[in-house]
Amino acid sequence: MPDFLNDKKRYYTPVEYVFDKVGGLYKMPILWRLKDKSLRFSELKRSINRASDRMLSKTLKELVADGFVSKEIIPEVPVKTIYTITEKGKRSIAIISTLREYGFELMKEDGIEH
Amino acid sequence: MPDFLNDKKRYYTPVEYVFDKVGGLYKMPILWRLKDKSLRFSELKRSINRASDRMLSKTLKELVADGFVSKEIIPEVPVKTIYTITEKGKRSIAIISTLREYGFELMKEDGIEH
DNA sequence: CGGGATCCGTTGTGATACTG
DNA sequence: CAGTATCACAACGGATCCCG
Repeated sequence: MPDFLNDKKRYYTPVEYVFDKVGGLYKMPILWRLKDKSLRFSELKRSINRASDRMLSKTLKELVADGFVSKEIIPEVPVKTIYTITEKGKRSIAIISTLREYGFELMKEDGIEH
Repeated sequence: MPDFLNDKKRYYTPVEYVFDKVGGLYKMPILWRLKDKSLRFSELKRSINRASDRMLSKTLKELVADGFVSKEIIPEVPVKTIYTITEKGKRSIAIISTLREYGFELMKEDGIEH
């Protein structure tokens, strides 16, 4: 008895839906970096250098498909791509910011330095 | 180059830390149900019936170990266990509430009925 | 009643090599 | 430069059975 379906996937809570759309290791880091400026693939790669090319590419593709990010291709040689946050993406920033604050709070509570 | 370490795990962002502590399919649903009343294992099980016994047990154990929930065992026959949210657990409720609201907003934006 | 033990499938992520 | 293809692996979650 699912709460609701979308794109053939089952979700039981709205939080589950959020995690599916902007969860995982790289989606929020990407959105966070795009929040006030557009970036190229290689710039994102340098900024989030722990992500492999494959994961960065895959994650960006999902963000574009879900409407959080738009992609512009400039057909020079070599090719340039520019990723820009959308209005929908901007509406996710508040949540990321809140999660970051809670994360710092939790880390302090747990005695973690950073 | 990790941002920080804890319990031999690597975290690169505070959000990652949050996801590790209260992420996954069942932690937030459990905390949400315990926010204003204590519940027994079987009550949680009935309420979150999509979770298997194993996952419910495993998840509760982690929440107890991380200090979000406390556990009381009443040694009758048969045994009773009572799970109660802690102060630390209560501080997570605001985040869950915010995520729920954003989830509903996102679902509406995506044209999902519920 | 409240789990633990075991086994297994799926998914997320990583490493490397390659290409238009 | 911006990816894709391929292979591999560990973590997460599910199913079933068992037990104090």
